[in-house]
Amino acid sequence: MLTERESLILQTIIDHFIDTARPVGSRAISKKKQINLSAATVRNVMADLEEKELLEKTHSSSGRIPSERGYRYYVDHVISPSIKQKELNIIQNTLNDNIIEMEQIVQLSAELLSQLTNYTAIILGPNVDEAKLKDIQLITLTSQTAVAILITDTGHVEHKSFTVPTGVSVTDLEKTVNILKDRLIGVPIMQLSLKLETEVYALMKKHIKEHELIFEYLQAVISYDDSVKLYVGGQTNILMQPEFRDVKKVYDVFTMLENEAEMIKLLTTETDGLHISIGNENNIEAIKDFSLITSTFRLGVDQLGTIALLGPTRMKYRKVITLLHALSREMSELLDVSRQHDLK
Amino acid sequence: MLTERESLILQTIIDHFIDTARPVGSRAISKKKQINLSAATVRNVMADLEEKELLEKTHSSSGRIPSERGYRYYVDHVISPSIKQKELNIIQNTLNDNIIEMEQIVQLSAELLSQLTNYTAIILGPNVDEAKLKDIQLITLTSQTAVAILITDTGHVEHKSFTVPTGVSVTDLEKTVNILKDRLIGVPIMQLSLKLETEVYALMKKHIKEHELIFEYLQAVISYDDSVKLYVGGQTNILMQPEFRDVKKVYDVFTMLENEAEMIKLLTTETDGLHISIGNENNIEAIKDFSLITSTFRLGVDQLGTIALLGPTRMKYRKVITLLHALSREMSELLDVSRQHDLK
DNA sequence: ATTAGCACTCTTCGTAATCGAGTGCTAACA
DNA sequence: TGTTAGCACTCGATTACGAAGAGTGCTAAT
Repeated sequence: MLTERESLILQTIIDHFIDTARPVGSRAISKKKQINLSAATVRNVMADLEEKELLEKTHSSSGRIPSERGYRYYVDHVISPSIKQKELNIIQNTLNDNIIEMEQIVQLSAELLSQLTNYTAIILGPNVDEAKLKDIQLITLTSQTAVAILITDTGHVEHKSFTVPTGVSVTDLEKTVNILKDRLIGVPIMQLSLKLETEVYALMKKHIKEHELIFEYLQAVISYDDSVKLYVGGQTNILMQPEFRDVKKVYDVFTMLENEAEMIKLLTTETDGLHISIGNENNIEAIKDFSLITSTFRLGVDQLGTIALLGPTRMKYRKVITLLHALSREMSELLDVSRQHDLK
Repeated sequence: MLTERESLILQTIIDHFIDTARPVGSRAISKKKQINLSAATVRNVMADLEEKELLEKTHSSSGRIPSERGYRYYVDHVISPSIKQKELNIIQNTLNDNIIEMEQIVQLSAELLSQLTNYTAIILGPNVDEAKLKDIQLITLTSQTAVAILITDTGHVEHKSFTVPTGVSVTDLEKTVNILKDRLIGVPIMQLSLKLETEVYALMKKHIKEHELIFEYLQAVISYDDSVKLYVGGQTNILMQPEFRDVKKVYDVFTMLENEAEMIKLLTTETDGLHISIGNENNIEAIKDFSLITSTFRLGVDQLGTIALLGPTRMKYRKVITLLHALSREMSELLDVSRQHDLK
């Protein structure tokens, strides 16, 4: 455990380092108004904090920088969240201004978040695997082309346009759609393919002439490509951080951000609430110099989305945490209210 | 005009520079097998080419690098396109493998292109302003929520989910949808808002009780947010180029790429075919060290999309040009075939 | 017309010297 | 006993300088 004074000095050092991104010397700390100690005394405390592995030196006679453990202590013990009314207003205005539309809210939030913080925002939409198919529509555009639309009970819409295979009649198509509506509505998205191959196929074989031809297309059409959606906002902000002047590091991070599969794995979580991982706590080489702060939001009763911020370990934790907190609550509320009435 | 020999040497220099990204010396050129001249002779030619402003020096005793005019000459006179069969196969396989779906094709193409070239691909989908509304669907999810779906005759699908205002009855909604279908189907997207405010509003006032309440929502629901869609693939590739080791430059470019409005302006074109702009020819500060190669593709009869590659002025023009050519033709074909049957 | 030769230019790289921010330690002080 | 002033020391950053090397332009010879 740290003494009052140690804690204060640790906090002051980290705050200062977060601002300047350079090693902090004893004199700079001693000059702060909240510190009434000489540089020499501060130096002694700093040495103690280094012994406790909360601070580090970049070389033997340099100032101190926070270690990962230092940040960890800082976020666990030192920070007291306090959201600025102004920012809360921005959030609420931006989100309420618009029609309620999940995709839009999520995308808007990502942009908003990255703008307010100057870090990179990542938002993972809720998994739709468990949503159930609500409706199927087939709309013919020309005699040769049509578009199929799938709607889930959570309001997700997926659509695919396709060429109608030659030799397939309109009545065949209509019959097919009827079978699909009859058999697939109410079925969870995840089980669509399975049902298609068994029940639907059997019925088609029985009632439809060109069933082979049509079925081939169906498999491609009746499928959700991505069961989750990923939004990234403000990647560019990474380039503004002085610690990432090295293009190599940036390259690694950007490559990771482009890799949807990995990002989804990284952000998918079962536990509710806010979570911070600092530097190597991420267990990912590419972001070993980053902190990732994640928070969850709810859509409806059991759909969980993740909203995250990626920035340097030297991050404005105080601001970021409160902001994430507020935003994820705001989002849950917005997305929930619009749907919960019917949950009776 | 250049002599045969000057042209050959210019080409050789540019090819070499494109490979190495460093100033080219006379000895290196003289050693190439297609050149049977001594270094001294090459030097004389180089001096001539410099006088014609096709080459530059980085300092008084350095090797030469191509000037923008040099590249311009190179692409205008020197290059003879020749697509590699292998690459053509990759393109065709990748694109034909899938179900025909405009958005998918476009996105896939952007990724493919950036992978094949290691530059940044940008694709601008066709403008849907002139497409006509084909159908409107309203699907209620719960008693409080619904999703509206708009489909154009070009196969674009737009959807918005929203909360049903309290006090609005189901019959009111149904009546509204009927009015919408009756009045809006067949109307060009661009004129939707206008029609809504005049004809539809008048009818609603007449027949529907809570018309004020509903109409407010309608305006938000019946609207296309983006009339064009922009896809960027392989931004990260910019980071691999040695000339962009400076983060500042990268920042400027990325910021530009994030600015959709500017990108759309940059890529929107009325003229068909392939276009190259080198360095400052772009008239954009952020990409004054880049070349932008654009090509168009057609979707249906008069919808024009743009497919572009952004890379350093030192670009593999030969490869890129042929690739773009092939891909845009391939895309046009794919997107066209699926729709043109009905154009009778 | 071409080329060998050479003086000259400018960058790059390594080494050394200097500067300064900051530390750790010791001794004095309250 | 906790705090502070003082000082020697460390190490990165900056500057200066010389040597090496790549490359040019020019001249004179072929």
